[in-house]
Amino acid sequence: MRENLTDLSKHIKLKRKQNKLTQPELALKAGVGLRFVRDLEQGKSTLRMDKVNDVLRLFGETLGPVPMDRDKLITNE
Amino acid sequence: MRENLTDLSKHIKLKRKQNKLTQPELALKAGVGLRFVRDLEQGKSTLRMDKVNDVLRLFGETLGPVPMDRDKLITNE
DNA sequence: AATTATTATATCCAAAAAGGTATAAAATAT
DNA sequence: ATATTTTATACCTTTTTGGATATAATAATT
Repeated sequence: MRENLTDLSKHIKLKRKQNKLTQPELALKAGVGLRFVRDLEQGKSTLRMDKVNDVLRLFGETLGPVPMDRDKLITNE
Repeated sequence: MRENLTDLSKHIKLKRKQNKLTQPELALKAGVGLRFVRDLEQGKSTLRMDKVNDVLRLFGETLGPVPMDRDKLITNE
């Protein structure tokens, strides 16, 4: 699959660890498939927003617009 | 379709207006379909993250985890 | 080192997203 | 009020996600 870890994927993995959960446990609690949790932590970019939110909700979070890192900003045109 | 407007959908619409763009123009610049922009602004929750990011990028933003509104928090089950 | 637990990769497939396009509705302008 | 621009809804097709499951690889524990 070869996906790069992202800020989001690392964030999720960290939160999961902090809550002492395994991937199967997280999947169960969030009501998503194990496959999904794995894709998420591997940084897959094409995931469905609602599923990601199902997971983030466990941590009191949700997906929202945040400013991009300046080093990734594309200047006009 | 009957989708509820969300914080994100309202945010996108506002940003688009601020940048004086129509939906077709935004779709073109973002490289997504017009249908997608419409679903996005109508608050469809099952959209793909990468496509949403294609749009947000135009505004120097990206999807990231943000704290949930406290009134939506589910207390520890 | 060997066993066990956890995580990563792969295949199959039903369900659904996204694009294109057409038309209706709503908003804006003249 | 009418015309024009913009936005919303609906249908159809193609592509892809996500779940389930099996197996391989890695990490952790004893």
